Amino acid sequence: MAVKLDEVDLILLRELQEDADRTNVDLARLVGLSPAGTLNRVRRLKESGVVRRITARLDPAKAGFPLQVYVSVTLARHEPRASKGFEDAVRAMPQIISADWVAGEIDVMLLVVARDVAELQQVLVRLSTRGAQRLTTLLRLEELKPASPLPVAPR
Amino acid sequence: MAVKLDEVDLILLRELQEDADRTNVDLARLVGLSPAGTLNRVRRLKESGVVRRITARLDPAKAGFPLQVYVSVTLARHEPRASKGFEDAVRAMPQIISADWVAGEIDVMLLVVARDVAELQQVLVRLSTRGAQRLTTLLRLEELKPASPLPVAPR
DNA sequence: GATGAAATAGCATTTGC
DNA sequence: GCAAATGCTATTTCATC
Repeated sequence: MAVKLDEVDLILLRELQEDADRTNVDLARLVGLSPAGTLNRVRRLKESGVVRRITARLDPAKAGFPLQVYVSVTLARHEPRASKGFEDAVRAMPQIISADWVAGEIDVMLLVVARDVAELQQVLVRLSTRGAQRLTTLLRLEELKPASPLPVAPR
Repeated sequence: MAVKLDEVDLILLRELQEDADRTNVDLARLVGLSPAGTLNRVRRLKESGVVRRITARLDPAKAGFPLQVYVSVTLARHEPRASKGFEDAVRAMPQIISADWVAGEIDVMLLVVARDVAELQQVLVRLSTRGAQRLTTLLRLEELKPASPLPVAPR
């Protein structure tokens, strides 16, 4: 599953995770390769899927979503059909920013954003009616450590 | 807190969250503005802090981190001094990809990556010795819904 | 098999409107 | 916000180690 990465790849990954808003020439200087070589490396990293995408990360509050909550979900039933219905509901709700199946005390962990309490409640209600048996809501108060790059450096 | 955003800003934010790996000219065509105008808009979005940064998002497993876990933490003590020590420990551990103070059943929600079980355990032990009273670990099994853009479109 | 250097086309960015 | 202009950059090609 893991892709083979040499030293230069690791530096590129580190830098691109930190700040992808740079010219290829800057990157080239950074890693000590020619622009052409750097371009090839980066293309390969994208094609191999190690780099999934380049995206803008927003400040949720400034973008109009002052409420951010972790929602942990226990499903009422675990048959594939029930799960499928729940999955569809999750994917259809734009306020759900990410969702993962997990192993542990609960079944699914969600990250939900909302413009106000009413919108949040709407999401929670819909989850309840689409297969969630128990919902636990954790209101995000403050960032302790911001979204950080994967520590791809050699150990 | 929220920044004033008009229709064009919202389109730009939507597109940049989806794929920031495009030329300014492409973006301009997309929103129907001149390249210069588009550049100004994007610059303003970055300066205002709505756009925090442009980053590469990696596939954790392909980047060498097959283990990803949510770790919920209850602190042993809640005095500022104890919290500070815990915060420092969290910020110092590169395997902790993000961390948020939350309100609810627990105090802090972490996202942790590791190359193997030993590395994960090392993180958990360190958290325990730095103020965590109770740790609950949720192993991420499978992505139900991938990291998605904030739904900034007008309602 | 990947890198570097050179060349071209296209882009980012500025200025004046 | 637009249009035009300039200086750089992305990207290709080809030679090279």
